[in-house]
Order: sequence, then structure tokens, then C-alpha cells
Amino acid sequence: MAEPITTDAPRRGRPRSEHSRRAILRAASELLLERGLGEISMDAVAGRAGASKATIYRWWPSKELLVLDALLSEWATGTPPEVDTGSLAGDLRGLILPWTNHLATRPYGRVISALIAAAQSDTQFGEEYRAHFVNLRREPARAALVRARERGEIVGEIDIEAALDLLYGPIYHRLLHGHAPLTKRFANTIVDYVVAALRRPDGACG
Amino acid sequence: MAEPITTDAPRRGRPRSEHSRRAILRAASELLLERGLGEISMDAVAGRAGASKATIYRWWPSKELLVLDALLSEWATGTPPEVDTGSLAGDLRGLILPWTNHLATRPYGRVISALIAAAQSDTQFGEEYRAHFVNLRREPARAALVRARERGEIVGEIDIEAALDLLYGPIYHRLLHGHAPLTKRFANTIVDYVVAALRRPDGACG
DNA sequence: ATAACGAGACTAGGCGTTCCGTTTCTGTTA
DNA sequence: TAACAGAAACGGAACGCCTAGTCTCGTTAT
Repeated sequence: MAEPITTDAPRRGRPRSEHSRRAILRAASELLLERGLGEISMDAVAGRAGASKATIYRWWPSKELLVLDALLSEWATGTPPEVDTGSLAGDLRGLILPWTNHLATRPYGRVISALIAAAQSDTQFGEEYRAHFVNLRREPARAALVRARERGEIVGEIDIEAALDLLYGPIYHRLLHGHAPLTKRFANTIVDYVVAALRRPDGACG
Repeated sequence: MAEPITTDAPRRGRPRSEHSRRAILRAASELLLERGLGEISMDAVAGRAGASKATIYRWWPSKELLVLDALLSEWATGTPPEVDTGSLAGDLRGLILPWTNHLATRPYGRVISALIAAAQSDTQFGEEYRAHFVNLRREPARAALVRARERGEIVGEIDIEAALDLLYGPIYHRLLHGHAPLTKRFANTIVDYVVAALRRPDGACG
């Protein structure tokens, strides 16, 4: 993430160029979706943004964190509000469908897989990535599951963390491996399966 | 994958050194699990194997394909036989438990995530990876689902491909993101959820 | 006076290639 | 049987090219 711009106590000297900051983030986003993380260079980002590499590294400590910031600033526009539809299926669909639709419109798989790979060797980046990408999505789904349990829609011993993996795992799986398309129909099927699994964890009826 | 050694019609000239081939694969495996794909160099592999880089590149076209070959040759020893236990839960458990146990014993997550990232930009490598890693695991699970349907254990319209993602997606999710441990208990829970979801796809009873 | 800016040179390190001299095999000739 | 020529693989090492990240420089804005 970029070092935040301190607003209080106006610093001396030339202020940070907001124009450059946006140009850098936009250039990074564009190049990222055109080619992927491994295929772009910081020189290319600087060149397209009309900025200097020194300026980039003054505010972002590494290529990966710049990319993470670029994706977050792009996705910030499309985050849907969390809603309580009254049913578990409705809640999960409201969370999953816009997200998968967003993922399917652009080649995010190549970018996110590179970020995951980078997160394996850089612990600090890994935590930042998980906090902003993974947990940010899990939290509202977790809340929906808790509501459903309090409502009595799901009963018995429920492993909520495993249920969240059951929900998000298949989406990430198709996104990263690309063995099958990430369609709206698929997302709906996964939600149906998850709801069915939680309603009768042991598969019994009656 | 390495170019296969042709056995028929013995070629002229010095034959390929089987000793070097094994030393290279073993050095690659060791370094890979010690440090990960992005943190090792071909010079390091050559050095540890006591081989020349020229020799490596004579038989493996890239670092990624060498690594894929190294992992496959290591895993070839631990592949369990496919068994028909007579129940869907038993079949899936027989497939999933040994695999997750194997995955959890070593830091495979960092290696596999790097391979997935590499597969995004190299189409040919991507197909090779999916064929040997992903589909090799999906196929027996697919067969188990078909048997369960023929047996009448699961009924109605089943999206088998989505069901496979429901089974493997959560495992890959934890392996790659590392937000929660990949325990035997977790694998069992996922199998239970999958079986429950498929028994009543609509969540209804009666 | 301070600090960010763009431009660009620079370092360090990795992938993959190429050359070298050597080794080990096959095939031919005497 | 024995020598010789060619083919092909070997280890070692240097090289070209590219990229992340650092640093210097003169400039510009507060």
C-alpha cells in the first residue's frame, strides 16, 4: 500500500503530486490487465504514467504492493453494499454473484495468482493481501451464516470456517486454474450446494 | 517434462547420464521445498546436482517444466490406488485424505502457487500442469460421482463438474491462501458437506 | 530551506544460450 | 583384434538480455 498522505500539519517542501499518484495507479491497472504481473515492468508503469521510477518507489515499497493498491482502488468502485435478504441463499447470492461477475469480466486470474505466489515468500505482503482480498470477502459471508444460524435456518454443529471455504474455494479454484468457466450459473450452483450442505450437514432427512 | 529417453535403436554418441538426471531432479525437489520456486535459481540447482546448466537445458526446456517434473517424480511414490468402497463418502475420503495429508506435510503451497502463476502466461505449460496435477486428481473423483449416481445414492440433476470444484476448491483454497490449516478434520468436513449437498441438491427433504 | 518531481545511470541477480575441452558411445577400416 | 573417426552428452564458465530497486542530478513547488 502507498504511504498515506498526511493531511494534518502541512509538511514543508513541495507537496506530493496527486496527479502522479493517480496516473501511476491507473497505468499499473491497465498494464496489469493487459499483460499480467510477471509480464510488466516498473519501467513500463513509469513510462505510461509519465512518472519516474524514483517517484513510484518513494510511495510504494515494492511492485507487488503497488499492484495490490492498484487493484484495490479499481475494485473500490464496484463493491456492493451488504444486504440482509432474510434467507441464507439470498444473502450468499447477493455476495457471490456480483463478485464472480466482476472476476469474469477481466483477466484477474493471472494477476491474483501472481499475488498469491508473491504472498508465499513475503510474509508481510501475504498478510496485507489476505486482509484486503480474502478476509474482506469472507467477513460478510460469515455474518450471513451467523444470521442464518440464529434464525434457525441451519442447525446442528456447523464448521463456519469450513463452510466459508466451501463457498469461496470453488470460485478461486476456477479463477486460478481456468479448467472451466466462471459463469453466473456456476456461482448459483455453488450457493445452492452450500445451502443444501448446511441445512443437513449429515445428509440425513426427517 | 523432460524429453523421454528413447530406448529402441540405441543412438550414437555418449548416452544420457541417468545419474545426472536423477541428481538434477532431486536437487530441484530439495531446493524447491526449502525455499520455493521464486527463490531458487538454475545455477543453484546445477550446483547442488553437480551438473551443468547446459545439461539441464538440454533435457528440460524451462525452469517451470523442470520443477513440474521434479514434483511429479516425487509424488509418483505416494499415489494411492483407486478403490471402490461402495459409498460416495468412502470413495471421496479415500481420494482426499491421503492427498491432503501429503500436501500438509511439506510446504507445497508456495511451489504450486508459483506453478499456477506461471501457467497463466505460458499456455503450453498451463495445459501440461492442468493435465498432470488437476485433472489427474479430478478423474477418479468424477468416476466416484458417476458410480454414486448409477447406484442411486445421489439423484436429480447433478452438475458433476461443479461438484468436483466443490470438493477440490476448498482444499486448494487453504493450500494457497493459508488462512487456515489443512487438517484431516477439515478434509473430512468438506467430504461430508459435499455428500450432503449432492444428496439433496435443492436442500429439501421428504 | 525543504522536499517532491522527471530523467536516467547504475548495481545486483536470474534465465537461458553459447563456447570450450573432455568423455563415452557407435561404426568403420585394417 | 585394434585403431580411428564421428556423434553426442558431459561439466565449467562466460556471456547477452532483462528487471527490481537504488542513487544522483538538475528542476520545481511550497
